[in-house]
Amino acid sequence: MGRVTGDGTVGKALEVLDQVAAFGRPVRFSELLAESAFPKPTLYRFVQTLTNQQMLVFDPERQTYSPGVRLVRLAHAAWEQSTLAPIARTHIDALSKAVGETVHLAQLDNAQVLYIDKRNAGQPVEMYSQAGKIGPAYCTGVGKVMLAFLDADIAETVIEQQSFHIFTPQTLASADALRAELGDIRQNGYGFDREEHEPGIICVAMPILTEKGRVLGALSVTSTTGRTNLAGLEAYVPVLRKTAASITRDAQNWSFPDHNAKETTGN
Amino acid sequence: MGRVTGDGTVGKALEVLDQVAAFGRPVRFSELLAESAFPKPTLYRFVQTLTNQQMLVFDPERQTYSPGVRLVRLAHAAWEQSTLAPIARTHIDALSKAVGETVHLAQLDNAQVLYIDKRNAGQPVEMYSQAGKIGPAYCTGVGKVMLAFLDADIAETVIEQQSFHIFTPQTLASADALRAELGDIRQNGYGFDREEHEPGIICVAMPILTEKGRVLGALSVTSTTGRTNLAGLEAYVPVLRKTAASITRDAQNWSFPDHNAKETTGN
DNA sequence: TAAACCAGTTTCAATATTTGAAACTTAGTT
DNA sequence: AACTAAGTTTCAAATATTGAAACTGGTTTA
Repeated sequence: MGRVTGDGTVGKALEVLDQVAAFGRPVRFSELLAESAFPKPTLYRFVQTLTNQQMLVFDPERQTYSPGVRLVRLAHAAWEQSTLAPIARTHIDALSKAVGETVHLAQLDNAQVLYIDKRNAGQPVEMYSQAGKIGPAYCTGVGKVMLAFLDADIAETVIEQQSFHIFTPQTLASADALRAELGDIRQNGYGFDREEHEPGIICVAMPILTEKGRVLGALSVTSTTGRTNLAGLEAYVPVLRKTAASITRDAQNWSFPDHNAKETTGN
Repeated sequence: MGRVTGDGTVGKALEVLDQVAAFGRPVRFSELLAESAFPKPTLYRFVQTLTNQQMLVFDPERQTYSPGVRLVRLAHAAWEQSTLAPIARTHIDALSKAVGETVHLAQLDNAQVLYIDKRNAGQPVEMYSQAGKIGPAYCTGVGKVMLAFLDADIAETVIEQQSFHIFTPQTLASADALRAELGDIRQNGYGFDREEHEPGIICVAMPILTEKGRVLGALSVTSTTGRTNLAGLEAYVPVLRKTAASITRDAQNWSFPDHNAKETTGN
């Protein structure tokens, strides 16, 4: 089964934390135990420790564990210090106002798309509720434009990690189909989501690169097939390009951790 | 002092994580070491482990550590599963639309206010708050209304943990002044922030309670002394009350972890 | 009513991990 | 070339983790 945690006790505890988070709902000890590689008392102590540390919360009534509020506090620091979001903020506000459609800001994280900010269509809803959500890279606009501008060898590693689950008839179903699409995106400088992830949902996406061409993240404007079409979205390309350029400029003296580094794959 | 970590290696590692987050900026190993209780190699290994685990990110150019993106992923699960935010969401949207001012949703977390959601006014007041951000309980509207409806013994514990730092001439400067204010709030059922935290910033706040009277969180409508005054904000009390009641109703069958529990103080 | 069952909890000796003083390696000064 | 500071590695001693087994308390089954 492979999955070796490493990093001693701390790594194992964090693995348990991930497991709880992955459930997506309050979870009983026995449910964790059923799918855990750890023996009962070991898992039990990890869960206790994490609860003590407020990384988990225990509901005594239902006897369930959920991810704890300490994570929300910590994540705020992470969001503010090591994502593009705080720098992109004002530019996204302006973009949102200009296009009147839902705007997303995303980064690449472990071969997946991590949404780090969002502006809803209609009234300006600013928060980080959707921020933190993850999505597939191979069938979202932001995911594809980021892959397209990654260094070839890193891109290849990421492509190999995609699931190619078919969400809609339009979903790209293979690595080869994706590679072809990425070539097109590199030529255009931007990309689309043609209902590849959710039926009726389409978007235009623009990569955010450093001056040297390193991928920092991506922007997108999302709409529905009921309201517009790809040609309609393409009209936003100039303002998207301008927004991405502004973010690049603001980001230039602000050195960033590289989230797409070459991951020590060995053991 | 007193601050005993406990919880073995995992607790110690999380203490280091907190330390990095508390810096509020990318931090060098030597800076951490300077204020750490751990010996050099021990701290070194913790930082390495946390970086491996993506709880920290290392910037090789500047040789600094920051909280890592894994926290953003995990926090999304925490926010969605163990805060009031997902339940309050639609009600806050409606409130925001109705009042046209900045709206906050907060919970109490370790004697501090934790903001868990926010809606900006049409003309955003640039101020100190965001989901995941923490603030003082004794000088914010949401903080005071939550304290006011806590069980007396728990409230007292929380009051004793307040710093009573003076932010403005209006800041309540002592536990006694706060206790008097909490009495008023209990009688009215709601409270104000009278420029106690930031000059020019005022708000009305309403607690969110369960049917049995347990404090779940608080709501507030914030504005500036330039745009309105306390009497003007008081006009929002009925809609705030209605919103809080709706959230209470939706929360009733959705059992919540108690964030204000009596904290096993003894080891 | 007893017996079986299950989820959660505790025990304790064997074992693996963590610990930190000291030494070493870089890279940057003087 | 000698000095300094930041970061990294070593290794035996000290300590914490581990998990089979046994225990508790509650619920279901016979």
